[in-house]
Amino acid sequence: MLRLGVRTGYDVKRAIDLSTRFFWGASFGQIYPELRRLADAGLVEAEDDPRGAVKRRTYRLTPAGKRALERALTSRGPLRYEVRDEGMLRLFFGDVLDREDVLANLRLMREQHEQGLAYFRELEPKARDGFTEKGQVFPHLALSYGIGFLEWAVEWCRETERELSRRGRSRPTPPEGTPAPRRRPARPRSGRNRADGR
Amino acid sequence: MLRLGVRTGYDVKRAIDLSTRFFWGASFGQIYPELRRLADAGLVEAEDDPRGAVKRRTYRLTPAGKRALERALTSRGPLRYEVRDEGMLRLFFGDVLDREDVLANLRLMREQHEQGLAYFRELEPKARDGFTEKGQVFPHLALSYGIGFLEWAVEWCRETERELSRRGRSRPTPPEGTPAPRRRPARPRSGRNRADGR
DNA sequence: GCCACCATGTAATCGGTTACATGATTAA
DNA sequence: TTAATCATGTAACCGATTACATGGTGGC
Repeated sequence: MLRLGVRTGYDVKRAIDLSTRFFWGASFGQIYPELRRLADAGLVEAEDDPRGAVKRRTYRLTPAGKRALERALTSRGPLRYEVRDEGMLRLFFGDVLDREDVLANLRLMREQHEQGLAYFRELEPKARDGFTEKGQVFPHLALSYGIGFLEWAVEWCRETERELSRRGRSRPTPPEGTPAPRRRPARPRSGRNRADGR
Repeated sequence: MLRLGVRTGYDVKRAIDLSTRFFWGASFGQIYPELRRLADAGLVEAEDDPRGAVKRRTYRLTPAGKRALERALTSRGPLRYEVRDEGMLRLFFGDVLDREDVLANLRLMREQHEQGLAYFRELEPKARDGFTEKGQVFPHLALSYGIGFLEWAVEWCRETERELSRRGRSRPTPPEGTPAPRRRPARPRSGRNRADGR
């Protein structure tokens, strides 16, 4: 972010939150100590730059820091890729749940992705003409990826909901070892009663 | 996983590695202590079940454990969703790199996703008729999601590579504050020289 | 006067990985 | 014989979040 012209820890946080957050987030508790460490390592240069009575510390990359960044962005070898997706985890165990519960999870998942999508779309016009400077095209490209993915995911959820609704009232897999799986009594859910008589 | 009939810590690991790993992984260092904790909490029941001279400990859910699982799978409220994607991070900073480096990153990213895709496709026929038992459909559904996503991502990379190759030789954004950005000398890369004269 | 925002930082804790240690069993 | 697989576990560490503490500035 310093490389793109961002200067304070606070600004780094803000920049991340409206750009890379979707695929690489960070918290203050990470950013401030890290800037300190980078300064100790000679990769960034710190300067006190108070605004009135407010202490304020600006950073910029040193030549060594620039080189280190470039190496980090061009090295070969496997790219880190990790996901934690509770929605998918729940779906995976869908055989253990009632069909209604699975559908509720799918809806929850879809709504969450739809919210993300709405947020990204708000961001888009701003991202189109440069992130911190004019002429930048890749932040917008990254955003397009996010939008494209979320559109795909929302559509996947929708289709899966449809598919699951269409299929007959299939019962969940009986638990292993259990002789006769008793239906658990219908729990009242979020204020409204179910239309069907289960 | 215990709920689906898996019984030892070792088996839990294996089950995860060929199913939820893509959206929820775990290591031995997490699994064994966790089984211990769950036993202490009364959510699972442990039993020593040695195979010959090999000590072996099997677990199964207690009724309380089953209830806790069901609660965890049906609670409302936001679903955890986190991604770390180094490929996208690199792409985001593409304005700072040469076009060749960006393309190399896109290829790297695509190849990695293609490998994942190949692996998932191998898994598919097995997943189709039940994961640990017959009649399960959701593990296969989760796999389809993974395949669908990777297909989408691979296609996105391919199109972006094409788009970027088509576009004229646009130079990277000049670094902030620097008066006259000197071109860094072409580093020799992986055995072959560039075709163009940069 | 109040709230939102700018701004920096630390301590406790957490979730998780890596590396290591150990050893039996089975198939090539 | 050797390698892969089954099997359990711990210690060190790491990356990261959460919660807290502090306080100035600008706009309504």
